[in-house]
Amino acid sequence: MSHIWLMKSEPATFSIADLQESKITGWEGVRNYQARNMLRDEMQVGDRVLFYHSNCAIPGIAGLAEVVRASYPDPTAFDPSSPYFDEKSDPTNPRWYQVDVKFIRKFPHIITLAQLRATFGLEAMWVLRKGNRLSITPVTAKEYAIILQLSETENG
DNA sequence: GCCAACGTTGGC
DNA sequence: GCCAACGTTGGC
Repeated sequence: MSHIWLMKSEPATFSIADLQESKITGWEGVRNYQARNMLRDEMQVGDRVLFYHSNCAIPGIAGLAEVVRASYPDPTAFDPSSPYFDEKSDPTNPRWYQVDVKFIRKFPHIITLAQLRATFGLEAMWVLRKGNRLSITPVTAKEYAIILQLSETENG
């Protein structure tokens, strides 16, 4: 049973254009246990990913990606030169994991957070909940279908 | 830059 | 186990 996810990234750090260029990336730097658990225990090869731009001028869904490698230990946790270094993570018992994600496509227009909030049928989306800070959240098939529809509409 | 919301840490 | 203090996230 495959899943659909929304994954946040700050475009100043890594944007949909960066993913388009690199084609595949290791989704490194997840340092939240709830997000880690979903990433480590539930994400599977073939899962679809909505790529979300956060903490920027126009927050919203920027494109689509796909999980191409299931979870494995996040090497940046063991790299003292990485901003994601965690001295308490033991290589023999890794604390943090990542998956590999592949670019599918960039939407012609960002589906903005404001637009998501205004769309009937998306009221229960995890990312729209007040105070939500999780960088990885599940998306239902219905929500995904609505968002794909939105991505195809003009001036979306 | 502000600040609400949330997660983590650490003293007790 | 409680909870205050602190750090981070992320929209605005």
